[in-house]
Amino acid sequence: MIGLLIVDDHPVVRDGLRGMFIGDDRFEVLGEAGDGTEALALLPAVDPDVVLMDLRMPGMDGVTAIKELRKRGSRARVLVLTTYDTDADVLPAIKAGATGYLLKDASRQELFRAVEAAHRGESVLSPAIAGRLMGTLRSPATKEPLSQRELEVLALIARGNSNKEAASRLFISEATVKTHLLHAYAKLGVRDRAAAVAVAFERGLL
Amino acid sequence: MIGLLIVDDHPVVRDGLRGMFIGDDRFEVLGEAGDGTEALALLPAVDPDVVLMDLRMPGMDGVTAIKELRKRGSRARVLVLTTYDTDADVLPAIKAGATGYLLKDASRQELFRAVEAAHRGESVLSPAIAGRLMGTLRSPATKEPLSQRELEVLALIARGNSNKEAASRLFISEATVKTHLLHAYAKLGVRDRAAAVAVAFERGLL
DNA sequence: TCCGGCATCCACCAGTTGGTGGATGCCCGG
DNA sequence: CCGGGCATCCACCAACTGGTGGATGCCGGA
Repeated sequence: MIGLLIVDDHPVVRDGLRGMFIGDDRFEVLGEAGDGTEALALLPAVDPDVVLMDLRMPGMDGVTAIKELRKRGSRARVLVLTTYDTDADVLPAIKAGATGYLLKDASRQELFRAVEAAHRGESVLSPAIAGRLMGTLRSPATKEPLSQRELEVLALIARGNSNKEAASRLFISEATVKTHLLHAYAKLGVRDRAAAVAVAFERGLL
Repeated sequence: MIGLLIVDDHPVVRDGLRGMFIGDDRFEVLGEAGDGTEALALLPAVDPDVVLMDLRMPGMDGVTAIKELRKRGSRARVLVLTTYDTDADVLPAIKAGATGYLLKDASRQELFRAVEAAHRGESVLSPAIAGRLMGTLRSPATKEPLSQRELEVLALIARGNSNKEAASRLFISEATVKTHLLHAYAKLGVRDRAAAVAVAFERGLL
């Protein structure tokens, strides 16, 4: 019997997941949370084997929650279950310590298999993500991943923010924004913001 | 008793929705579909009062399905239930004939109220969408297509060319490049090249 | 003929960007 | 402890960008 904690900001999704596992005696849903903070608060009480974790949630997001879980030395495995498959979403989650990464289009059977595999400590990736990661690994070393901060800055620039505006939004100086950008340009092999945005889109970073 | 048809490509979400309505005798889930085509095929057999429709689905998307429903003169009301609240998603759905538009973060009670209102033929909008529509009506969206030349210039900019370099490549003056760019910015509703590139990618122009 | 859309072009100027060459501090792993 | 990576920050400056307010010419349709 695998104990689960479901973390997702959408009530519909939480209900759907609970409903999926309820009729199967291999699994027991021990609790639910709407964001990372709630999940972490529930953790000691419910002590799940596997946490099904969404990434983009208001309040504490999934990556931060995974990091905190790891920091607390929790025994729970984290299976990310999300809509998003961009590198900007996948890599931070995997780096943070997720055991698996599934997209929400997974069938019930796929989901069950993934939970069991995650419980055994096996890595689980949806085929789409696996393909993407394999492509990334095959690519030349020029394809350094952008740091979290670099991605954040780039995302703001893509939304039309000037360096100054991005700085204001991130509560840092314009000089810092520029530094992150220049690092991103170097990693992406471009010379300016427009080209950086283009390459980021082509690589699924944005 | 309101008969429902649930249309969503995510099994989790379909299960979640079915689970939400199952315990309430005001509603009956008559069927489920993974995309527009399936939904339309089910329609005559199940004859729902309200269709809960996702928008972004592989195969036939929600907007197309709504249009087809209206074309067939179906009596069913369509309540859009989706994650996306951008104008690009909301407006086409409403224009296509959706009676309501809800986001997936709606609570169970909100959802039930919305279904009942939609059944009565009342328009339903989540507060976030209502606010956004009000804003849009105050400043109409500009979705003009870019001219061939504007696209050419934008493509070069996306490759990292400065205005000067793009001008050289196209055998025109830098002033002309700038004029095309400024026109493109206006049409895309952005203020700079980075944002223009982003929007162009999002619209499949690049 | 007139008008609108498109392409082309100019000048001026304030603001922004990218490059350069620094710097500090924190965290983590060897 | 040391080194690397990341985040943060500074100053200076040449080049570039975006905004503004013009302009001409061509083509097609009313």
